[in-house]
Amino acid sequence: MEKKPELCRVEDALGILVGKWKPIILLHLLINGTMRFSELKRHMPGITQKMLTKQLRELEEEDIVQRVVYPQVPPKVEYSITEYGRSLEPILEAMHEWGSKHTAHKEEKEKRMAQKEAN
Amino acid sequence: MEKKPELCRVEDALGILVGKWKPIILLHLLINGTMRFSELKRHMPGITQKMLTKQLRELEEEDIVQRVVYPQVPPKVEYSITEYGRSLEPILEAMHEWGSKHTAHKEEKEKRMAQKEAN
DNA sequence: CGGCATCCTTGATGATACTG
DNA sequence: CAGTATCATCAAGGATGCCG
Repeated sequence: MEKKPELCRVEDALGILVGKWKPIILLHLLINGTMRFSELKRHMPGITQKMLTKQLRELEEEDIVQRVVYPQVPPKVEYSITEYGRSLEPILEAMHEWGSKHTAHKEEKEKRMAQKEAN
Repeated sequence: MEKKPELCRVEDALGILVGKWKPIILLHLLINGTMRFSELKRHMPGITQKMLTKQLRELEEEDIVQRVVYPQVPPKVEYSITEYGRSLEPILEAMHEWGSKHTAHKEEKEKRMAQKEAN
């Protein structure tokens, strides 16, 4: 661990992952490989086109995802993770694992609280 | 990697780390061990008392940090990472490392862009 | 199909002042 | 010292409609 918090680069990674839908977008692309815009949208109930577009553009800007437009009618746009983007996978995995444990941790805690209530 | 993005727990970890100051607070506590409120504040130029209090309370709520109040005048409150909170360390470290590489990656990219401009 | 433009709501953060 | 309270600001996210 870096001994000078001022030089912390955690924010940089955080900045990439933050966004209500970014992690899930990345997971979909990691699992399915290349996906079309509409396909991606179909897998994410609740997301609006605007948000999906925006988050994808931001990820593209950071070279995490690649956007390929096929000049045809109707339009076809495919998204995929870049080689560089794959370097995020270990972090996503670590966070997922930690998150799973944390969910269990919270449930135990709530159980203890409820027990306390009963007394 | 979990094959069902719907079951993704990345957000849970993300939720803990997100907050303009949380990562840096955690880094300070990880490095220095126990710290007083004012000491923490002194190490983070720019943070307001309100924000520091709020973020610390949120971290406390999740059992990531421990808050110990000494009933005396003037008040003395010490913060430290919990055993549980330490389980976040690998993630912070991974993000820091990735962030450092990403910074380099972006600089290279900008250099290429500037080169292009020149032509 | 895959967007973009607009308008709007809300939560996160900040500035400032006051207090046990 | 370590907060709380109040007010102000601002960007993220959402709803909706139009377009090549």
